[in-house]
Amino acid sequence: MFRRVAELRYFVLNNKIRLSHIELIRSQFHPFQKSEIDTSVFLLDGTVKMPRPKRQSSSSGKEPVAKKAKKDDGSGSGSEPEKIEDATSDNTFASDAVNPEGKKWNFKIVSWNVNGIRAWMQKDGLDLIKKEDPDIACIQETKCSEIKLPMGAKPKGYKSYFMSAKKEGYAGVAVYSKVEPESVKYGIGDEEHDDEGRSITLEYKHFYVVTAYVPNAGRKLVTLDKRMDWDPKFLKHLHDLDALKPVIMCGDLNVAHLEIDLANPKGNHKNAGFTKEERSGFSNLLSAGFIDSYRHLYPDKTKAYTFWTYMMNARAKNVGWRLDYFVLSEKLKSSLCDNIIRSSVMGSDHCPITLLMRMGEQ
Amino acid sequence: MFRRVAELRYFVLNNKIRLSHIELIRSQFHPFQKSEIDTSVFLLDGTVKMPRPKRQSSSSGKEPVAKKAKKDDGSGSGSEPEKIEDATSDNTFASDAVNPEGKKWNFKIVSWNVNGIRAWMQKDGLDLIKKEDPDIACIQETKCSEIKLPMGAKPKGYKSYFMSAKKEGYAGVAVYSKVEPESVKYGIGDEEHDDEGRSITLEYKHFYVVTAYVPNAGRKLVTLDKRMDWDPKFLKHLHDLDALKPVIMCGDLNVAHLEIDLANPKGNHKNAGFTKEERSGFSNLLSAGFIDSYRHLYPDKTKAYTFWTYMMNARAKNVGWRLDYFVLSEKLKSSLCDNIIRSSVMGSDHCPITLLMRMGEQ
DNA sequence: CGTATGACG
DNA sequence: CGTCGTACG
Repeated sequence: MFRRVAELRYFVLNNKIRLSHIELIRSQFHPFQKSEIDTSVFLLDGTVKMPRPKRQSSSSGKEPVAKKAKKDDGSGSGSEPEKIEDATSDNTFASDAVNPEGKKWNFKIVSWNVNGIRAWMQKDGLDLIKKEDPDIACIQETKCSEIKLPMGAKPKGYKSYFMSAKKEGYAGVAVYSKVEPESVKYGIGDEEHDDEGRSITLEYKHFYVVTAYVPNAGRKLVTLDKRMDWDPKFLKHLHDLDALKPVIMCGDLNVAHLEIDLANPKGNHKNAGFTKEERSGFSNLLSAGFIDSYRHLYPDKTKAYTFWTYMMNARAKNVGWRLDYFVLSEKLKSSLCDNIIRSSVMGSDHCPITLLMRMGEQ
Repeated sequence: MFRRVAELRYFVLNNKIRLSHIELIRSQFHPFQKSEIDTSVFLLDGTVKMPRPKRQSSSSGKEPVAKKAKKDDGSGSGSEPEKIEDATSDNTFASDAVNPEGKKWNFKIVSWNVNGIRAWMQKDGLDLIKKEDPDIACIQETKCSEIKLPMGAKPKGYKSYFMSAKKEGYAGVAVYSKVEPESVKYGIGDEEHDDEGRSITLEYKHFYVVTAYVPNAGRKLVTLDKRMDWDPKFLKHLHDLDALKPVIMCGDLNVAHLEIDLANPKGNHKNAGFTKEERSGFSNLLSAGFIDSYRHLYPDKTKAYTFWTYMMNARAKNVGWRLDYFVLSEKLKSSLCDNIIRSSVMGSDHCPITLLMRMGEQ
């Protein structure tokens, strides 16, 4: 019925072929994503058949990559064997990071602005999170009401918590947690902001986890007012929590704090994400007893960004912004092991960030 | 700076790779389109570079296809020479059709519902028209205000006439004419319909050419009223013209006249395009002194369609409708040489149709 | 399924 | 540039 005419790995998005031969994929995608790419079959009617009989196989991550890639549906002619041996080991996300006392991390949390959970899942973003295997994963900009979530958006092994905006396809956050929290609070207690699905607070035995998608000040700063209304309210929310238990806050804070936190500070003082108002909002957070974990660990690290506009090939040129943060109660400083910016991980205009902590003994 | 990793012909649309190796292209595309397909270079940043230094070369059509395809930008490594010899000659559109008196055609007109002129031009639809080289080309559903027309939408060698709907991205027709008409009339003299950019009338020395994009009756026939309001008004327009000079009308009439004109007549009696109201509208046209040129020439021809829904792989299965017509004044019957349905020509959910006439001596 | 909008970023 | 929503077909 159909004839195999090409043996390619591919990835199409917005009218562009994003990758073709496995060599190219390797140069672009994170090792764990590479392992998920399938053999494509080009049908004579012009469509492409993706032989993915089972995508749910939550393999423990020990299967050689090349083996998977060699899979063949047997209906093609002229297929060639996979020639490239993939040397990827499955320890890509391994880390021996330790806290200031030298004890190894025992708790991992990931934060990622996914820019649309549905598009992101098509790009195997969630699989990547499964591979990273965090205790908690917080995602922002789901742009999806809970009813429209695709199959598999609530992965096994995690409790899932979604908060969507009233407006369809706008904002929205979610949290995946291996351990069921003692309580979950949606929003920050402000009706206007909470209608936009911007924050979830999870209470655990010894700490809180808060994720946030902070309002964007908008082109020409049309929504700077909304943003500046958010900042003190959110700070109060964190402050109130901090009085009870230490807080791990993460998410897309939609601000680059200092000049070091974006590629082009000079040109952006009047643009959303780098106005003095937004920057001082972040400074207020730090003055109130919190730390920017990445900058705490890497005070002088330059060119460390978590967001690149899709325009002007910004990511390839690393013209980016650090907009995604882990912000910790100061008393958690002694538990901090590492904060990793996974800038090579694709799937969104933001990359994920990972926090490694030594919990339980502070 | 970049490395050639694959030597492919390709075509991406709506997140699908539409073709890959030249073999596949051949099976899908019209010979003249095939000759326009370029060598693609996959860049390491994930984008695809299309080495098309000059697209405007209005070659006389004598250059061998394989030669063009062999073009190389010289910056890649591991590129392979073009292995496939393309036997396509450039007489694809040649015809020796004659009129009833045995005289060969001397006038060609093409009609095509392009389903969005911008998308269609990306698919090299206009180049195909240039290759067919008609005296007049009429296109429907441009879905584009004149200000937003892409570069090259007004090809050299033709006078261009556009009529857009007031509503952005909706309906709209255009005509390309080698010979400048004596007069051009936009619309049919009805304000409501004319606001939707549905018809242009061109007056030539010995005849009129009218193109039309007839209102679709809509899902669940929600706009059947509008459609049935159109039919008599349009017929009057044609009738008035016919009293002065013979008329060649063409376009998407949004009706399959008889059961033979669609693949599934039984299931569509209550659907837009095959209701008794719409069908009798067409019958009225024929009763008023006009002929359906295709059915006149091929009264028993089955499976001859000009439209296939994009859904359900209808085109591959030839589950289509004949919605596009040349309708001629009866006195032009003796000038009619042929009416060709170019069902293999891609670029829209409709295919183009071609009328060949022997003009000037009736 | 696919081409257009427009909002948002 | 890209992900949503919508209308239209």
